Amino acid sequence: MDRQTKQRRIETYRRRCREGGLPLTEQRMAVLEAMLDLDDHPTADRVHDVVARRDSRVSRATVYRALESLARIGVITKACHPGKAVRYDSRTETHHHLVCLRCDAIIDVTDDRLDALPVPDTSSYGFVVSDLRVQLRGVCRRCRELEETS
Amino acid sequence: MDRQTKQRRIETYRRRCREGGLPLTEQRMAVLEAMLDLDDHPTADRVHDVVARRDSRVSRATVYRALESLARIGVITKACHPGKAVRYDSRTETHHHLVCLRCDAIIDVTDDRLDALPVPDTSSYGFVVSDLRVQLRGVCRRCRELEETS
DNA sequence: TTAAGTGCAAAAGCTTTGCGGGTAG
DNA sequence: CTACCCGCAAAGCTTTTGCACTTAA
Repeated sequence: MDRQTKQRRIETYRRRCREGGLPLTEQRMAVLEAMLDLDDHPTADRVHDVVARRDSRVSRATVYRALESLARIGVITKACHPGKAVRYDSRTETHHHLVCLRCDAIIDVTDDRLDALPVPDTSSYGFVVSDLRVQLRGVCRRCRELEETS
Repeated sequence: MDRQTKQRRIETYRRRCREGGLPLTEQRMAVLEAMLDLDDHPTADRVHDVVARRDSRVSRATVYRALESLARIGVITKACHPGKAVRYDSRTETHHHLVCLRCDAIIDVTDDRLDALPVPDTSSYGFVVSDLRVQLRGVCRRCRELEETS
């Protein structure tokens, strides 16, 4: 992510915190920065690795709590995936994912036709939809190559 | 799921096992039956609860292993979701999900327009898509009602 | 000042694995 | 017979929590 975009995202975060009356701490800022630097839908643990490399005093619990609160105020999102550890996504606008069913990799993909998809009426379920996302499930390049050589 | 459909699914399973050279054990059969009876995308632990209620000798490890092998041969699938425990889906044909971002509930939804969506070309990613699924993320009826009363 | 966040360590929840024994084919 | 599966228990990984202390506003 380029420097300017990153700066803008951080400003958004500051503003949301002021609005919500949340103290803006160094640790949460570090977690947000790590998320913006990582563009591969990391687990909480991987975010902790990155944060701890820059400041080894930040605890794992703080990273878990920070990611949860960032997601709650909508500065980051949780990604849908078939695996066992929660995956966070620094992008909040609508976009779509390639999901590898072998290695659980998540790859961003944009497609005008997918973006133009109308949200179906789900009122009969009593369900209020906030966002529509398409998942293209399959096998990524690396996993296919690994299978070929075996 | 009606009796006839269930019987058909079990036959499919027997056939796939014969084809793949996998022994067909009582325990795996019990896990498959539990999945077919549960229609709410359960976690492995919930499947174990159901299986154990019918035969308390079936261990948790066996249920985890059985679900994994059923998914590997394609008799069930893993569902994409934002939570922390793996969720299994007894449906294997393409369908779509409402995903509650509050309680992680997953609700099946079918929509002709969504089903008709063409799979975008992902060859530039080296990614081979096996299936396209739409997730409508939002808040389910129960969670909205809970929020209103609080 | 004070409400909220933090670090630590322990607990809790989810999943895998090693191993001796069992079973389908 | 033989490869694969099972139950058990232990280990491993992921996430949450209680508590005393710190900090942003």
